[in-house]
Amino acid sequence: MAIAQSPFLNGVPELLVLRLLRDRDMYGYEIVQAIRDASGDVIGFAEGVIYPLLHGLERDGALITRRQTVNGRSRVYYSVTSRGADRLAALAAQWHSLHHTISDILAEPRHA
Amino acid sequence: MAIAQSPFLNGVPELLVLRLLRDRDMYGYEIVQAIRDASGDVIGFAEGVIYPLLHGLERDGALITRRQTVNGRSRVYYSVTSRGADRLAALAAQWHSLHHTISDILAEPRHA
DNA sequence: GCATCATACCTAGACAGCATAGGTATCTAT
DNA sequence: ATAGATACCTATGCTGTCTAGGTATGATGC
Repeated sequence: MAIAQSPFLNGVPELLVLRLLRDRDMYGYEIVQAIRDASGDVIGFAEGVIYPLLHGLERDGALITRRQTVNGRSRVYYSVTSRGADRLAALAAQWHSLHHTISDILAEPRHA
Repeated sequence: MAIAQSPFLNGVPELLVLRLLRDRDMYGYEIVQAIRDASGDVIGFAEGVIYPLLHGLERDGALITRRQTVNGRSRVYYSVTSRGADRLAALAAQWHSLHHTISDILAEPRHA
């Protein structure tokens, strides 16, 4: 039961999708569950979030697709392109920078 | 020159405002700059973000205001209520949880 | 045989929240 | 006198998530 209507999630779907796909090609439905699994049910994005995101990333050239039928079911596998890898690197760097900054402010016993 | 149009900022204005106000009362214009300063210019929310947020937090009972005129200029100082303190604690906990989860996924060399 | 659930894809519309771009007024410095 | 910093404010746009649907196949249970 992942957090619903949570703040702090802006941009996170894209970051996680790119990160998971960097390890191996996956299809949409699989990604939805992989995010739940990898996050220990802390984060859970519905299909209505993931599918449009995948389409957008494909349109932008960050992902490419390959269709494959398994057990009579058609799957759409996504692979990260070099452009997608760049995007992931940029997003991850930004994430770390922001996290570091925010955690500092939260922790700070106020210097001055 | 803070990051512009950045992802990952959802909910962050509220978190930072509550955190800064916990240390001492501040007025809106001061908060805008305090966020820039405290973040070393990494994060910068315009007044159009902060003022409506302050009004909403006051409406929700998380903040209370006090008017004060300094050098002929009227300032509106904000203080955190106990309700606001609870809210800050909840947001901070959620932030840490999400950060921890996401950083794990980003770092993970993929277990299985 | 039939209903139900998991699989696998998709879209439309609502909603929230940050970004931009204004606007007013006072004080200070050039 | 003009410009810039101070100090407040609102309206509109935009992006992105959330909800809630919809289609279709395969497997499971009765």
